[in-house]
Amino acid sequence: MKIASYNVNGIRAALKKGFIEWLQSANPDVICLQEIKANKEQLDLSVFIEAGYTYTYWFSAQKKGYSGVAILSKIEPDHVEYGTGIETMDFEGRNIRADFNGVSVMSLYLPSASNTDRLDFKLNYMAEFQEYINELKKEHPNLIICGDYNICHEAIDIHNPKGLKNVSGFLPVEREWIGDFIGSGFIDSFRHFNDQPDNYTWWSYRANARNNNKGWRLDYGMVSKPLESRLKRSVILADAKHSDHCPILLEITD
DNA sequence: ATGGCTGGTAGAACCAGA
Repeated sequence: MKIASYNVNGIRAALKKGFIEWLQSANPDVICLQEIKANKEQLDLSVFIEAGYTYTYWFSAQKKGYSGVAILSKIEPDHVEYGTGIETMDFEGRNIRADFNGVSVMSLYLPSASNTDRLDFKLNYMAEFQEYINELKKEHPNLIICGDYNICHEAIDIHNPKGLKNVSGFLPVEREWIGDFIGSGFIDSFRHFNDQPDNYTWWSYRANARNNNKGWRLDYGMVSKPLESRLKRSVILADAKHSDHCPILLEITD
């Protein structure tokens, strides 16, 4: 089973840049999307269906044109869960889950705090999310949480660790949280296979950052420990350029 | 370099993103 994740920074903008053609060439069974910036009524679902993604699930923010996550799949899930059921976490469309034959795949968009007055909101969301996952794992031990965590874990995950140590996304408190999250029973699947620097998933649109690879690794395929023996590969697809993020892809044995 | 670039909604001397 191939699972991709992509913060598309607006699915309608990504579609205009050839998202469907890329999706068909990457050919994941399931793809988790973040920052779709649209609701279902604003989309022509036939383009996804014609590309083979018959099953599409959209969880949008209440605020039009903002945030939102989705899951597109070639396989029909046994169940889809929209949000967490906790209103303070769900009103911005940040979490959707689909269960496939004993494997649960979640698309997650953790809040940004690039506007620093959102830092408390982000930290609260992170704390609530950890608690939610601690409970969810009891019912769904085979759990893959893909998405934009908006945090770089270690110095290797960001182009300028010294200069950015006080910037949200690389704050000590954020780095500690993601370390604790992994410690609670997950594998950072990319790092499971790759210990090399200069591997990023987000670049500022400004200052030619992407061409200079001045990036941040914000997107993760977190795989729960019980799935470790089934984890085959996990890569960053930095050639796909429909967004300020690039996609990630992981594969587990069926 | 408190700028810089982009998507989306509104119709902005805006808002949000990291």
